[in-house]
Amino acid sequence: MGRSSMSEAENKTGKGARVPLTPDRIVEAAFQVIEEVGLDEFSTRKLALKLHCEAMSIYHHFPSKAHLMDALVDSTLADLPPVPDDLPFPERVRVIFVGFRAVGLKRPSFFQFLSVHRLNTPFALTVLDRIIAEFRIVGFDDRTAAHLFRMLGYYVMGATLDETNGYAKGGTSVQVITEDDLRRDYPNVSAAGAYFSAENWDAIFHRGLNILLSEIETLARELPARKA
Amino acid sequence: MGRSSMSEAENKTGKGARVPLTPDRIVEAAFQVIEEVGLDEFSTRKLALKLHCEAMSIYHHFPSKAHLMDALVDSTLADLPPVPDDLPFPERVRVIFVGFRAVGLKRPSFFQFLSVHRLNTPFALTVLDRIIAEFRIVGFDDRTAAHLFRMLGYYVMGATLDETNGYAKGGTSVQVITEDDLRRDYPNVSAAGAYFSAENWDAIFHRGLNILLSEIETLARELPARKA
DNA sequence: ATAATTACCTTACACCGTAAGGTAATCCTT
DNA sequence: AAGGATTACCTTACGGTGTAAGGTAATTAT
Repeated sequence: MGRSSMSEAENKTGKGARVPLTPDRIVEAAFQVIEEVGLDEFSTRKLALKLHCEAMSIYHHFPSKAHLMDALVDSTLADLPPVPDDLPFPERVRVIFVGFRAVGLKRPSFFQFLSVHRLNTPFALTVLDRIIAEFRIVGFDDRTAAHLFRMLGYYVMGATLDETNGYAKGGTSVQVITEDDLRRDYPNVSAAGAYFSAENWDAIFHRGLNILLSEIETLARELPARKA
Repeated sequence: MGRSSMSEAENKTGKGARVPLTPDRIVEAAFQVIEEVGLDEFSTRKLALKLHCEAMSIYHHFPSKAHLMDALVDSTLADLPPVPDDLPFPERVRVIFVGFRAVGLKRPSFFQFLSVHRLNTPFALTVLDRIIAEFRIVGFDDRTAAHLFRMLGYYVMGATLDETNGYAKGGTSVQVITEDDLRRDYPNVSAAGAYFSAENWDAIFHRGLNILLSEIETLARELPARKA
């Protein structure tokens, strides 16, 4: 009973034309596997399984798993939506960070990787450069631009991380608490907990973002006028 | 030439009285190893090496590595400084979150674990319960308490994570950019980058925290008066 | 002193990332 | 079309991981 699978591409001896491995195919499959099994359980062997190839074949296209993970970071950042040209200042920054949260939520398990890694790749730096440019172009000095950029980054990164932690596979403590225990032993968590569910996330996120952005807008208005 | 080490405790056949393994000793050693080798390289065998015992001996005190990690989370949260009784409302919350950042920065590599795990342990819930209580006790309704708590949490978690990522072992991309490349290809990152170093972190962190806390203070003042 | 219990160790297994080198498919040249 | 070169993929193997199963040594209880 030789293995026969009429679905999907199949390398090795199986019939069906060998679908060539490419960096893009590998990256896409990696995202799938990560979201299916969680970041901790993601391995080159499971990725190979998804790709119907051997683990070491991946190494012809990426010199190491770390290089692959870097490519996933870049691919994630490439998903960021463009900023409309005619959008004015504080809103430009808003759509960038709202977009960042959106791409993060699309891949909760992978975001756990992204959040603990410095965005050091050339492409990531290009993205960061554009964001920081938004602050400098409206007249903020370097120091203030740095502060405001990081401030917003903190908030959005923290928010997205917290939200993705709720969705990502794994990452929960070993002993879990029942609803009854919660009500009895942690009344405040229980009371507020009604507003911790996913349908409240948008409201919470935008509430904080609004606070930070309106402060930034106020600061921008105090800036010496810029030539048009 | 039998191994002889006059330092430290030594189990197994080495002379020197066998220092008994305890959960506390294991936890403390785990923190040390994690900060020495980084979260990814942390293993039960390296932990055993530090404790002069065998890996499996740890399993007598913790049923799994996951249980140990939970204990590390609890131990970290237990380090949070207490809130002085006489401190008024918005400042109470400030010291809690400032304290959270402080304990995070003390163990950068471990914080990478904490940040992607839900604080679900009984002790962690106790801590969270106390924080949320601060909002409810001054009169915020459950929904607002939930919002403000999470908002602040997002910011502080994101800030601490970003700062610890700068210190923690590992977590950088594979190909690193030189200073010259940075100046040429990423002028905005380069300009703002002067204000990204560690000595600027406090200023940035408190700037954002102040913005959020003063908004919260404003909201608190609009609350119907509470009986003393 | 002996039995029971606790604490720790040994061995082994399935899985991980990946170095080294082999084989098969493709392309390039004639 | 044939032969050679190059690329793409696979096989094997190594040292690492968490931990199940069961042994041994130390401590405590009787």
